[in-house]
This record gives sequence, structure tokens and C-alpha cells, in this order.
Amino acid sequence: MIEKKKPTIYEVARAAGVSRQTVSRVLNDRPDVSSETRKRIKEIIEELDYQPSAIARSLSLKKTYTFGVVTAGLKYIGPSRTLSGITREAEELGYGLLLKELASFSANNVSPLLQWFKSHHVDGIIWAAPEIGDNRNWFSGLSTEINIPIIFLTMEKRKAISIVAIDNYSGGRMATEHLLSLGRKNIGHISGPLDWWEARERKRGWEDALSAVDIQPDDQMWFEGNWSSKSGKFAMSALQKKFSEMDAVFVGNDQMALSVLQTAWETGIKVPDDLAVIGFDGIPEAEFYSPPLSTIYQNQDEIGRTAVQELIRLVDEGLDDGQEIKPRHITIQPELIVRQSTSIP
Amino acid sequence: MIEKKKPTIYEVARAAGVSRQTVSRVLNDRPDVSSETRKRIKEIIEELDYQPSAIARSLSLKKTYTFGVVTAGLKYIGPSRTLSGITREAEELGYGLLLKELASFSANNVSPLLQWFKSHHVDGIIWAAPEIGDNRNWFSGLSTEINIPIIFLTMEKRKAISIVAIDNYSGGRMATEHLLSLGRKNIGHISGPLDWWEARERKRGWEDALSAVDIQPDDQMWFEGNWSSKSGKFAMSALQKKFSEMDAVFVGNDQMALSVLQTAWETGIKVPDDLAVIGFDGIPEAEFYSPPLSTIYQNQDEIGRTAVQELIRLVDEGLDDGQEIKPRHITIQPELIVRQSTSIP
DNA sequence: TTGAAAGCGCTAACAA
DNA sequence: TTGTTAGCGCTTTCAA
Repeated sequence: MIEKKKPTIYEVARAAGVSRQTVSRVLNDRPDVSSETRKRIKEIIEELDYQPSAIARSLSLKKTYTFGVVTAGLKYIGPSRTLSGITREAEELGYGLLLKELASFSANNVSPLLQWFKSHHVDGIIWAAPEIGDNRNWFSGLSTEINIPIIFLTMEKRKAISIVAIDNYSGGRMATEHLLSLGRKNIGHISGPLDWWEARERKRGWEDALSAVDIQPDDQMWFEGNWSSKSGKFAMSALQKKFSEMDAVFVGNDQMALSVLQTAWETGIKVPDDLAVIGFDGIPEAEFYSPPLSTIYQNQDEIGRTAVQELIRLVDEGLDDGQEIKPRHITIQPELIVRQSTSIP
Repeated sequence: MIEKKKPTIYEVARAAGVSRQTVSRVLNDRPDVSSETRKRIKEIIEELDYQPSAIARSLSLKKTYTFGVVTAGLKYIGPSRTLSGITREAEELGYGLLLKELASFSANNVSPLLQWFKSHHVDGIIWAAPEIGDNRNWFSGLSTEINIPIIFLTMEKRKAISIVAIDNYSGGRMATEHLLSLGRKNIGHISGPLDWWEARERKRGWEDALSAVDIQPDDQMWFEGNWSSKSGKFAMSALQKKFSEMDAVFVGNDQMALSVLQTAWETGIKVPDDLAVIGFDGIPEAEFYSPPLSTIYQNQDEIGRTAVQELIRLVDEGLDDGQEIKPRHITIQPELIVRQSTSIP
């Protein structure tokens, strides 16, 4: 292999018969270069196929134009939709992305991860892994100590922390109120794993919607799943046993709703006549379930994009070292999508 | 905000009363440091919460321990499963990942992307975007010129290029042969978009399996989709019209198969009695379709992991500058999963 | 408008 | 075993 060595700024300078700073000025579009010299240098750059080294520049600039992204459960649908929003927006706004995936959802010792990002001088961090159990304890101390702007996705509000989140609570309420509007009285719920904040919020929405019309949500009316279709299957049959009057069910996500429909199909339960079903997430496939599934759509792509924008704001504010950076909580509303699983034609 | 400046190697050295070099030796676990000094330095490092700068180190080492990853269509299921494999393996093997998502699947001008990776001195590149149309033309010239090891996922074999791919052709054959083994004679196909190499391969598998038993696959027996459930819906009804004898269908992916099942459900076609259906991909949800879907499982996670391993091999080989790096083609076999949609209980 | 000098934080090569 | 010197490729003073 021919060792075609990369030219450096020095080679360019020499070829153009100028100093390195002059080349540097051209690279950074500074005004103080005569247009002749500028032109000549540009030609040489072209000719040599010169690429400035981002690494060297970062070292001297102390800015990398790179964000660290922490994700988890990429093999599931949700997280990667968010990631997609992040990559798109970062690209448009001129930032690169260093990606790390948590080994498990509830990975607890994030300190090495943060250190890694720190040693790579990322300008900011996007924490796109879900909030589970106490896997957020760390930041109480660390996040200020780490001294890098950081934005969290979809977590419970805490002051001093910037957050972009879907309003899961109101999504849960919307779903349940929609079922109520159908005239159903016995509305069950299959929740996600309750150590997830999102799952708790959706469930709380269900509870409050029922309480609001004087129905007492009690323990025989719901069952806990783990987001997977498999768990939905199990939850559904458990629920059928302990809550046999159930005539509608709000399922914590679309994947679990899929297997609820399968169970109905296998056991001859008519949807929506005998049982109205609504999911959560709004994955594209839900429209093609049998029957088409009503659901609460959450725009994960927008979450990702907003997170990038907010982070850039944080970074830029941090630069005018004058004032404190003020954290923001941004909430995005989900939308109800009505399909055949909750509407009698 | 208190400007807690990051300590550098110099601060550590001074605090320990040694030279920077000695600290560097400790950092890199070199043997030539007395155990006393080593211990003292380690304590200081701890005390100061010193983190070596990966950037500075990269600059001097000319190695970043970072790979560039190019993906596309992250919001779909497949690509992110592969990405997950990549992140996991890279983490375990001590590499960081710079992620870029192509704006569109068939994005054609990849040159800026490659330049960007180059300027960031990535040690290698994983091209995890699908091969579509002529979106691979570029590398014929560039890939050697770019002078960075690069490995491609799921693309047609070409010499001088390292590739890790699922055997889509044989997957297509397996699916079709399975339908034949059921005694079906009129086997249709809903393909993916035929500018995708993967879609063509699967279709070719279907054709060859039919030809092998003297059935002539002709144009009325298949229809082209675009991977989405929506397109599957359309393709199915088109196929029903032009191929009314169809008693089995091999669908190019599980998403499209989902809507094929929906159509059957809506129109009273019994699956598998009237129509046997098999998909491709093996997404976890397929088991919970109505009825459970037979499919060809491709282990995308393994693709990702293998790619990382291979790339590291390429990088390491490139280091012993002596010999040419020999590209490898690694093929992973998919597996048949039989469920109710092709088996009469 | 241009250049010289110094430095970003680290490591390799050599000397002591 | 340790320190000195030089340099990775770039940018920022400051002078000319």
C-alpha cells in the first residue's frame, strides 16, 4: 500500500510560499488575507487534497463540535427512532456524535462513561437512556462536577437539570378518556415495567382518568408487563382471569398491544365489540395490525431533534461565562390516533 | 459556575515532583517506573481527579481508537439492531464510535462524509448502510485513496473489499423451499424495492427454488414493495388480482408480511389453509402476529459484532506495514423459523 | 496583510 | 529508573 501521507498545514504553507498562519486564516475564512494569496492558497489546498485535522484543531481550540450520546436498548424500536432524530439534527447543525450504548437499561455505574466523554472533550452530552429505578442517582452529585452541559431525555422533572420529554401522563389520560368516551366502564391497563418512569406516568394517567369519572382503579384491573410482546401475551391472559368484566384495555405500548390482539383473535374475542384496545407509541406497523390499532403517538424523532437544539443552546450559553445556565424542561404532547380497534364502524 | 480547570499531565507531574514523562509512563503502564514513584503518582492522579486527554493523546499517537460508523434508516428496525451489535462489540474491544446517518438510503455523494471521518482520524470505517442502486459507485476509486480500512455490511461481493453479509439468496431459497415442502404449488413473492441488493437476492432465491422444481416464476407471480407495511398491503391486493391461484407467499420482510396477514384477516382468507405466509428478518414481534408468522431469521446483531472484529483485524494488519491487507468476505447464514402461518396444526 | 513565537496535552526517542 | 528535547497539526497572541 502506498503510504500517501496526509499533507499538513505546513505543506500547504510551503507550497504557497507563505506561513502556516496565513493558511490557517484562509481555512477559517478570516478577512485579513489578500484575495490573491487567498486564491492561491485555496488552489494549493485543492491540489494537495488537503484536509485540516479536526483533532489538532480541537486540541488548540478546546472545542470539538462533538456531542456524546448515551442510548440503551437500541435493538428496540423506540430508542433508535430518537437516535435518528438526534443524528439528523446534529448533522444539520454541524456537530459530530460519539455514541455509547448502555450494556443494560438499568446500568448503574455510569461514571466510566462520563469520564470517557470527558477525556474526549465532548462539548455536551445527550442522555437518551430511559430512567429506571434509581439509575439516575448518580447525577445528583456528578452532573455539576463533570462540568459538561448535559441534557436528559424522557425523565422525571428535577430542577437544575435540562430535560426534553414526552408527556406520558397526559398520553395515558388521553387513551383512557378515549375509551371512556366509547361508553366503556371496565377499562383495564397493561403497564410497562413500573421501575420505568414512563410506565408509571402512563399508568397514573389511566388511574386519574378513571377517578375523574368516579371509577376506582383497583389492583384487579391492571397487570404489569415489560414492554415486550411476549409479556403482553402473558399479561393479557392474567388480566382476563382477574378482571373478566373488562370491556376495554389501555396497553402501555404498541408491541404489547400486538399480542393482546393476538390473544383476542385466538380466543374469539371481538375487537372492538367485546374489547376495545388502545396502545401507546404510534409505531408505523400499528396501522397494519388486525384490526388496525388505535394508539397514542409520540414523536420520538422530534424529541431527538429538540434535544440537540437545546444542548447547543446550553453550550453556547455556557460560553458567555457571565451567567448561570438556566435549565429548561421541555414537554412534548403526544397525539391520539383512532383506528378500528376502538371504533365500531 | 466555578471554573474547575481540568488538571493536565503537567499538574500531576509537578505535584508529584517528577517529569511529565514519568507520569505518562504510569498512565500507560510502562514497566520502567519504580513502584514507589508509581504509587505516589497514582495517588496524586486520584486526588486531582486527573483524566488524560484522549484528544492530545490521539494527536501524538496518530491513533484514535475510534471507528466511524455510517448507517441509514435508523428509524426502521433492521439498521438499529445491527448498530446495537456494533456498539456492544466496539465497547468491549475498547473502541469509540463516531456515528453518521445518511440523510436518505440512496444518498449518493458520500465524499464529504469520508472526508469528515478522515479529518477526525478514525482508525477505520464501518459502512452499515444498505447497497442501493449505484450508491456504491464511489468506492471503486475512493476507498483505496481514502487510505482508511473500511468494512461493508450486507453488500454484493466485490474483490478488494471486506464485507460481512447475511446470505439473502439462500434465505430466499429456504423460505420458498419450505413453502414447497408444504405441497404448495402457486407460490407468490412480495419483494423489497429491487434497487436494494438484498431485495434482489431474496427474490433470486425464490426464483431459483421454483425453477429447481420446474415451476416457472413469471411476472404475474410477484410484486414489488418498499419494505413498509403500507406497501405490503398494496402489493398483496395487487397480487391477489393478478395471481388468484396463489396458495402461498414469500414476503420480503416481516413488516410487509404483517399487512399481508391483515389483508387475509379482512377478506376472510384463512392462513395457512388458504394461503401460507412466510416473512424475512425474524423480528421479535413476528411471533405475536395473528397468526404467528413463520420467517427467516437474520442475526443482525452478529453482523454488527463480526464487522467490528473484522475491522480491528484490518486495522492491526495494516499496522505491520509489510504486507497487503487481504480483504475477506464473511457470510452469515439465516435460519428458518416455522410458526403457525405455514403449518397446519 | 503577513509572519514569528508560544502553546493546546500528550508521547517517542534519546540521554543521563 | 528518570528527565530532556522534540514534535503531533493547528490557533492565538503579538510584532512587523
